[in-house]
Amino acid sequence: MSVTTLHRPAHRDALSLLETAFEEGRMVTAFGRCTVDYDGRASSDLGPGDRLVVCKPDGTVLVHTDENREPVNWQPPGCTQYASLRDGRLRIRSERSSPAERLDVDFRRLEQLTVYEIQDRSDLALTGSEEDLRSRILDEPELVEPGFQPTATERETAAGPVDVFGADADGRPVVVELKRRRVGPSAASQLRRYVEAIDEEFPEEGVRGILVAPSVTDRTAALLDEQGLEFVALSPPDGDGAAVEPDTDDAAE
Amino acid sequence: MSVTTLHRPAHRDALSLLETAFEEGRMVTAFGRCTVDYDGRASSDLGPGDRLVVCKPDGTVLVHTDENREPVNWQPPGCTQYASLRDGRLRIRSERSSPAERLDVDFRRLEQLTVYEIQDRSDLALTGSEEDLRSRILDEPELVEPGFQPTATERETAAGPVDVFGADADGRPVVVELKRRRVGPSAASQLRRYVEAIDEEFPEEGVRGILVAPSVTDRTAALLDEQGLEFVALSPPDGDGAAVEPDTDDAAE
DNA sequence: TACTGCATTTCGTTC
DNA sequence: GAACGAAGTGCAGTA
Repeated sequence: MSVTTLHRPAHRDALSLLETAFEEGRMVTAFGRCTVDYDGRASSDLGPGDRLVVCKPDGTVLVHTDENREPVNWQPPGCTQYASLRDGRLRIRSERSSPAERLDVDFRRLEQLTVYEIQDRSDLALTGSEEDLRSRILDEPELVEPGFQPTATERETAAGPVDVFGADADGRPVVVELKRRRVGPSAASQLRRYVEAIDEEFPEEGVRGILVAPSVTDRTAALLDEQGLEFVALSPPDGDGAAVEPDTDDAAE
Repeated sequence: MSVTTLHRPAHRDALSLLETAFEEGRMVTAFGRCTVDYDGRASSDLGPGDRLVVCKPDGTVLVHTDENREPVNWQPPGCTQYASLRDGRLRIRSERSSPAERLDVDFRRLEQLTVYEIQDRSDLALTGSEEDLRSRILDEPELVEPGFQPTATERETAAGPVDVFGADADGRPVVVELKRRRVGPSAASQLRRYVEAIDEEFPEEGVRGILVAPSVTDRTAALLDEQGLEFVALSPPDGDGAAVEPDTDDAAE
């Protein structure tokens, strides 16, 4: 792991370092007064301002201002970077085809240019996802309701794959739709479509639909009720933020 | 605009600079061998590795590896940052409440620490959005078809708000669904639901549904055709990437 | 490649 | 602050 930094470099020196860095696939950050021009799936122009530009070895480019989590401009992984001198300005260009997209960052003055050498990495272990919620239910089906027996996950239906499919204590088919966080009306529609699809497969068996999520919005609770669907308040394990207070009463009849 | 950089600083010196930077609301980048621990809406742990950490004055924190456009860990705007020494490691902590979230980045060794002073900025002008497409159609309704008269945007229906609503040359109600890019089957379903909803409002009037997008996939064109829906190839202004070739014939009967 | 659905989505607008 | 929907969404998984 090592770092090379140029402080207020002449464009000529910056260009030389950048070209080497892009060739060797190094991570780069550049900070200074620049304009940004983008053309591709959409188009944008950004006037002069101070921004931090990050170029990754995988072809990603990020242009960050002092606000927001999202870069104000970017290029996705897989792009190719070039450095050049244009009109007395240092240009970092990033291009890709399919779709054709081009990003130009023109520096009037470069305050700092840094090239990093990254050695190792370690994998991220994330918990609290929808998949964790599914595992939790497969481990303890009674969290959905006593006597619930899951028989399949991602079971295919005419309306798409159902998160968890099973049967209740009376042997009635049960469709379970999982959401890791508080849900709106779209989840109710989604569940309804699944129930209708399963209903055609098991006519006369009284297919039930249960939405499992930390909570639902008021309108969604009403929708579920109207459509004879049920709700069980449950959060993914460890993702405790949403688990603290299931803030709506359940809509199960 | 100025920059302060420490190269392989002692934790003690880094701590002092960080505390000042957080107090004064400066943008900060830190690079080095670190572990990351996050707990909030979800939870994650990231073992030792070399990462670039960006702290913004608005409370955003980004942890970037050498891959992907998305940070491997982050904290959204509005968080508060703290620096401390823990166990011989330099810790950058970011917290917020509502929802309660915490991010710890512990540096074993700090390769570089930089504090930026950002002076000015300029606004982004983006074109090629769905709203641009809507404006284009309201300006020139004949782009949809000769005689088309828009009467409302975001018109409410039982199935949700319709992008553009109007009437054709024969006075038949027309539902227009806009998409800024090439669309798949889901857009056809969406349009169908709108048409059905409007159809209940205007029975016997032969409501038409038109999908306006740069192009559609083959299967979607077939779906539209089956359901008596129509397609008009049109792109947002300037968003020329998708406009080059409307690559499917239109599905209008 | 196309399509689907999740995401610590983020971000804006509206209520 | 909650809710709703767009995004140059990104991203992983699957057919």
